[in-house]
Amino acid sequence: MAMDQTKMRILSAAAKLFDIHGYKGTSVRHIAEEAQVNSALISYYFHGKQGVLETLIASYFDTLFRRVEVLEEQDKDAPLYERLERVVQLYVRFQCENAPITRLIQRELSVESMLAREVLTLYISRWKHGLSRIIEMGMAAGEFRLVPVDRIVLAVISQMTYPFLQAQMVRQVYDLEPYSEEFALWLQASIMCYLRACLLFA
Amino acid sequence: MAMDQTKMRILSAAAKLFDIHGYKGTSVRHIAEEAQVNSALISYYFHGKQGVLETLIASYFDTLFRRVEVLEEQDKDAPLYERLERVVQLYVRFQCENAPITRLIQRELSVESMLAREVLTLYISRWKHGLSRIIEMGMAAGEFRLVPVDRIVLAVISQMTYPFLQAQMVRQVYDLEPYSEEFALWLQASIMCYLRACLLFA
DNA sequence: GTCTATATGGGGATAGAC
DNA sequence: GTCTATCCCCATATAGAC
Repeated sequence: MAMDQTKMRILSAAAKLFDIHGYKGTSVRHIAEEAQVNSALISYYFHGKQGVLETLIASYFDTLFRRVEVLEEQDKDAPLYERLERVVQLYVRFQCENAPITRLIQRELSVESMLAREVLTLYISRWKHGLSRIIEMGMAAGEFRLVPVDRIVLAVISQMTYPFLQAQMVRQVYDLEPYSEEFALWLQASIMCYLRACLLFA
Repeated sequence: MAMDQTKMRILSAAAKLFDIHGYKGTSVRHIAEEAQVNSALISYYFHGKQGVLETLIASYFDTLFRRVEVLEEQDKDAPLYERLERVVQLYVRFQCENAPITRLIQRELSVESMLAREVLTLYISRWKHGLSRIIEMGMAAGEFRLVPVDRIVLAVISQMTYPFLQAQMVRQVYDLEPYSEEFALWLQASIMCYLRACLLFA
């Protein structure tokens, strides 16, 4: 079997199992079985289970930030409210399209570990920055009201992330399907409603 | 040592370690060491590690719901917006006062397990119901606008829970202290602002 | 109720053959 | 690159002494 294909099989099996059972709740044997691959190959390609997780996380954020850059290039002259809307749309859709990895990252982020701290400083702060920069520019341009930016951003990220982390809850208790296009559209609309109420002048 | 004291020591050591390292990331030996108690006593009193977790979860929600009942008894004739405000305040403060257990429950809820499903049906649906009932009554009374209740409630619970789950993120990336009184007050105010925008007539 | 000692299983990783 | 076999560690849980 081609090397790339083997690596891909391992990555998608791991993503699936980490998502369902958690990182600690998944064994390399189980990953190997799901990927129909010899378990020694996981150490061979990824230097162990943690390497698989790190690879998944890195490629998730690399893809996300590449898309954000493309969008910012496109939108650089648009009104700031529109730019904000587009960035929110991108984040929501991306999380929805990559729902399993979103959930596993958010879960592992909540345990105190070296990895979590690194992800926070490398990726999450940049993610937050993508939103807060636009709000700050809007405030400077007089387009938005003067607000405590960090706190608004936290509220937005809470709303756009929690439902994907608690996908089971959303399905079982709220009778909504968090992976559906329809849900992504509603979530985006709901967040923009919040942002309008916070930022725009009456 | 008195039996009750031993049980308490085990429970608080477990809460602390589950919070920091996750359920799977914590061993009974580690709990016993932290509690300064013989490790066999964990099986003796709680029928194993899972029993400790179940006890923590049950007592968390039992306390919460007892407080909600007291509040509802007090407030049963108040205007619905005020009742909503008080319930939100109660939930936020409770989560803040019990931040470690809040985080561990929310994290374990995101893995697919029997326990998670039971917690969802036993406790989380009731928790959600506490909020949605008030909104529905307010709509029926003409005090609130007609809105999709479940989705509003989901947005509220996202905002009031995510920051406690991602306490590290809040501290490291947002420079806020999620366990502080000040944070609880702000969070509550922020959520009420959202609810006003959604529910009240202009 | 508390302890020691141990049974039993599973985990991750790797050496070395192919 | 891939496989088998195995090493070694750590986990949970319990039997039985005190």
